[in-house]
Amino acid sequence: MNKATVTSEDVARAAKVSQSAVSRTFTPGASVSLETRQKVLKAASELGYRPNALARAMISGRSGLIALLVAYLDNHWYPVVLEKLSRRLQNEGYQILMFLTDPGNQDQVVRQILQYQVEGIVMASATLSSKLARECSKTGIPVVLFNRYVQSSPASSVTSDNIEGGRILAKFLVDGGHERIAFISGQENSSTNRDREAGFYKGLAECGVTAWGRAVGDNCVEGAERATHELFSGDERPDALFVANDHMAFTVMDVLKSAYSCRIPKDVSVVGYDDVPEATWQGYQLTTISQPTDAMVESTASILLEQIEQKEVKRRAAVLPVELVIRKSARLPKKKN
Amino acid sequence: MNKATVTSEDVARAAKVSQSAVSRTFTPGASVSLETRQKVLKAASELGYRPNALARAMISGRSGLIALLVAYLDNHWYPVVLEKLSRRLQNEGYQILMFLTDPGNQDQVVRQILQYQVEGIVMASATLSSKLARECSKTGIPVVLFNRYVQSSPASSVTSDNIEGGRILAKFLVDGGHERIAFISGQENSSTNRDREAGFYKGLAECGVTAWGRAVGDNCVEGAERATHELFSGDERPDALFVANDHMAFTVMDVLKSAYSCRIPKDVSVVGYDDVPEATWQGYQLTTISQPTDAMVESTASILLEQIEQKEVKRRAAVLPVELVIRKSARLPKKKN
DNA sequence: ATTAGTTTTGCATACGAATGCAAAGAAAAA
DNA sequence: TTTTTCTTTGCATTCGTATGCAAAACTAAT
Repeated sequence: MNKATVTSEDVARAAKVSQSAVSRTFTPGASVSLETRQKVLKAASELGYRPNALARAMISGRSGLIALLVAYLDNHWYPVVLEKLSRRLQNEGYQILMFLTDPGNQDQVVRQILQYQVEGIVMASATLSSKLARECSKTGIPVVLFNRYVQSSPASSVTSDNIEGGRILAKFLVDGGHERIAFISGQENSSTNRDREAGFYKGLAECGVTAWGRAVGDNCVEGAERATHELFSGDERPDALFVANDHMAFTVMDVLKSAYSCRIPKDVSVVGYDDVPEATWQGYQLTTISQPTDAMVESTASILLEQIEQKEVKRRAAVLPVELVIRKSARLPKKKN
Repeated sequence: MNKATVTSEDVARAAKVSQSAVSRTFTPGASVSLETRQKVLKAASELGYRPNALARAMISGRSGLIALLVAYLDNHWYPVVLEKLSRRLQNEGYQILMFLTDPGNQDQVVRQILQYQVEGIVMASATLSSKLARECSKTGIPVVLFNRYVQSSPASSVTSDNIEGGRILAKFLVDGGHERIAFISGQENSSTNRDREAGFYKGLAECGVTAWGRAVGDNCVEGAERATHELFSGDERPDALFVANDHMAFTVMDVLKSAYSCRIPKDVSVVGYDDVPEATWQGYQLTTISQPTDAMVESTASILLEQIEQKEVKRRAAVLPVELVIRKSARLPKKKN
């Protein structure tokens, strides 16, 4: 039958010292004699004392909280990111306040978050309105956009080089001798998707080729199915597809096989983007662009932490290099390089 | 150039009312006249006031925080759960404090969590030592174990009927005419795995059959590969496999196809457990047991919320019914039922 | 033994909002 | 108009911890 909550004063009383002494015992680097410290620790453990992080946050002005916003987890790259990022920040002594946002309510959610005095915000697969981003930067709370960016926003961002990734894939497909190359987009308004597409067209153009077609997959299973049908229902069909992310690419491949009896890569080549774990699966063996997940996470964490420590929020934008991972879902280039 | 943080007193001053009035304006159901409320709201929005949730939590004793512990996210059922559960709790007005635990540090992590005065704890794919569970229940913080349970612990739990699921699969395989039925386990010390295996053997026994073999997959890709080789390296091979979860089943199927040229289900039947999204993929079409994810999430949320509101923590254990989902990875029973 | 120097300690206050209580104000009843 | 009842309001206190400051205790030096 413990009292609901044991406070530092309870411990102080038990250890026959002042409340300050207790506080000092639990504050690294504070001035306490060995003797008092031991009395305090003994009493604390006997009573089951646990410092109240909220009270500490109030007085010290440091909550130790970092907000992590995610919009959806069905693209399996995000759980991977989530896991790595959380671990990284936890190791640094921060706690993660996680939010799943809907496309509509992000600003509202961020307002709620701010009430919790978070020291920083990471937005992955979610975008902050630039108005609210400004609101944050005014408050001095650093915001890092993960895998997306907003030109007009004061928020920092970490992305992979989506333009270059798109370009690499374009060259790869052209070199593979494909003649009718199509693109299936994700969410059209996301910076990531725009860049991948832009880089792709740029790459095609550099080879003197133009895209054969384009459809919108909208990052979901239904959208990807629809987009595939759209591109394959006519008389002429594409012989290569760049799908804006692996998540949709798997669905696309399934549709190609089951509804159009296509052999991959014999009849159609398919390439994706992200290099999620499933890309290695036997049934798919997806040629794709690998994002430097670890580096992106590391960069996000260090930008955020730096800005938190230094109390100075200046925008930084990290763009990390990508890499082509060749598996078996696309025809290989014939000619030697 | 805003002051770092706007307090209720700043608003009070601007609106020419007392701090109490401001507080009351933001407290649903408190006594404020329309006139004051409007003055306050006006001043608040002009100053960009946001109530400090930490201060509120301190005085009201309600942090609005719920801790969610997860050990890993590579089994894709967990991201799904994570997403649903978070959304559900957010809708109820709670914020999610997320932790990724390592097998070793769970107790330590929970201690940290408790410092943040969370009102409840959900443990998914992570287990609390019964000592610490008792510590929580003493503090009056409800704990719900998701998809696992610990007999000796005062924590509530929500699971699906793993025993019955195992039994159903056993019968299904026996009815399918299989004669050498083997099991690949997940983490052997998890309650979920134990129950699935126990139910499976029970089901076999009821049909007068004994398991042909058994190997440990340990919930990871490497483990699953190893286990498969273990069972298939001999002269005689199993003709049916129950893999303790879908996540490993995919890997197992890949190994069977590539290393042993097995046709599924012609040469070997494979069944899994969880019904993750990938189970529908063309390359796998996995016959599996579907866990009632929505119901489990709902049950978890309602148990937790009830205990939080009622301040009374009595152990509850919900076991929800499962369902066989027949796809194409296993031979179908011949005879009519 | 006295003084100067250093470390340890406790007091008191602060952080920002919520709330019991009593005073003030408004509305209703007399 | 006076009394009664109900609603609003502000004062003062509270939550649990951290910290500046001055007093106290101890150490070192003379």
